[in-house]
Amino acid sequence: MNMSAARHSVDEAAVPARCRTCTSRQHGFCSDLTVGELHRLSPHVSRRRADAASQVLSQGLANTSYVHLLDGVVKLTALVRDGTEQIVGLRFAGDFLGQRFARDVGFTAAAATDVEYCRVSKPALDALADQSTRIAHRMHRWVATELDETRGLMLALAQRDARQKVAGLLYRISQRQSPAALRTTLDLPLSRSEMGNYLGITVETVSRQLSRLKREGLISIERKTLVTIEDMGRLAAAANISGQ
Amino acid sequence: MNMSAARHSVDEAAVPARCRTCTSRQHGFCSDLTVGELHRLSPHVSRRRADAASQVLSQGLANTSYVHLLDGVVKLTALVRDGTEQIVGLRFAGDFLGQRFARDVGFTAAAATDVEYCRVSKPALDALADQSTRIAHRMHRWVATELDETRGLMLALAQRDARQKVAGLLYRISQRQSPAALRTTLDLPLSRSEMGNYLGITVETVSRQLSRLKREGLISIERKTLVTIEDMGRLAAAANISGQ
DNA sequence: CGTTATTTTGATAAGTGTCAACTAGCGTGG
DNA sequence: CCACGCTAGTTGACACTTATCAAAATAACG
Repeated sequence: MNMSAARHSVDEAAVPARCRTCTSRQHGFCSDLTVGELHRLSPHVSRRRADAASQVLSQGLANTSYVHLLDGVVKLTALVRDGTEQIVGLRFAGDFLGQRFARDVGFTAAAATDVEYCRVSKPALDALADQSTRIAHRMHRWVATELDETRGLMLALAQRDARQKVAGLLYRISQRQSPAALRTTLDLPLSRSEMGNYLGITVETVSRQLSRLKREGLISIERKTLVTIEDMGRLAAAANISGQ
Repeated sequence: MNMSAARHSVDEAAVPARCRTCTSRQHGFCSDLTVGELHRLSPHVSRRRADAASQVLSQGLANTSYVHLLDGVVKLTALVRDGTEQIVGLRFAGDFLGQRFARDVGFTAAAATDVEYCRVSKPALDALADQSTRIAHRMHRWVATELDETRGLMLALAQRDARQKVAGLLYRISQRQSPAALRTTLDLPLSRSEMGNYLGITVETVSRQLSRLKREGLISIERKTLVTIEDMGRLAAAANISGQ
């Protein structure tokens, strides 16, 4: 048996079968777990698929699980006090969802595409975190990262005009789906009205800005939801994302 | 010795002198510490005052301390990539500032009024957190709370018009400074241009909306920065904050 | 192939930004 | 002490952006 290249320990054979071929074992949340931890958590993890539009987490229900998204896109929505539903974020493959200290789930996570994910029992992972500062740190850091992102997004929404908002959203989605590409095609996980909801502008304005970006050659659009970024550089410029 | 009820029991005499009269010992961060922990942390804490406009934390410097704000208001600003300075938040008495996992400080905290605070050595508190899940949880929870607030603010900024933004800012400041009041006078910790910066609108628009709120009798203004909320209910309505 | 929902486009109204003038407050130096 | 200039704030006129209302075009679907 040749395990010499393994960056994990000699026990690699002990990795649960379903994890062995999972890319998240190499890059995602699970890459931060030792084989022992993985094994211990394994009975409390179930791998699942869900069709587009089904709910992965539901606001208001008891907060009993974390979700590790393996494939697809999930949109987070919150029912705000005045009764309207607000889109508060998007999550992609590799992202981890869940709130450590909330009694009830604070937002709904709805599959925007067909998705695959691992459902992790919250008590089980919490117990692990209380025994391993490394895991506790990791979970703490997720929140910190999320806070940074949300802060950035907040500034974006407060300061930018409609064009920058729309361009910025396309840019962010494309960065998550194929980071390095200069030109890429993506299937938008949001309808026009959802985009408007998310960005705080109307459907009509979203549509007009998309048409404008198309007219200017930064993107092209087939079948409404299928968008090709023709010029990533100019798109980033339109989004007013200077560095990065 | 009974440690479970120990928070305010027999050992209370061992509480460091300067903490004994501090309101935060009862309500703030320190109320979550046992007497032993408080004692252990004490040599790594220094109580300080700072004049308005001085910096309490400086973006880019090494991240070596937490700050527990005891009195006054602090404004958080971030230097964004394009060189502009953005106000990203306000912090009030009782709030805790600091980032657990950042190597450098991510934002500048500038005193908006004269302030009093305790500077806590980061290594010392981090060490304590790694030994006590209770403290680690507490620190984790701060970030989670901050994330919730930021998310709410993000929606506010994305969806609300200028009037709602300005009314909402006044409302939030008044809630932090005197929660239960129906009518209260507050000294704005921000200039008009800072308010505009924070809310993503121009100085002129801020000024116009303030004038309008004054004309409509929701507030009155003396000496520019001294604002009296005349009708908290209508102000909340103008901010479009239905419940709460 | 018609029916329905979504998206796009157009015309107009409302809101905000921009530019400019004016006012109030305040410290400085004559 | 007053005049002066400086800064922050307010107000007005106008331009530009976005929302709103309405209608047409396109896609989705039985």
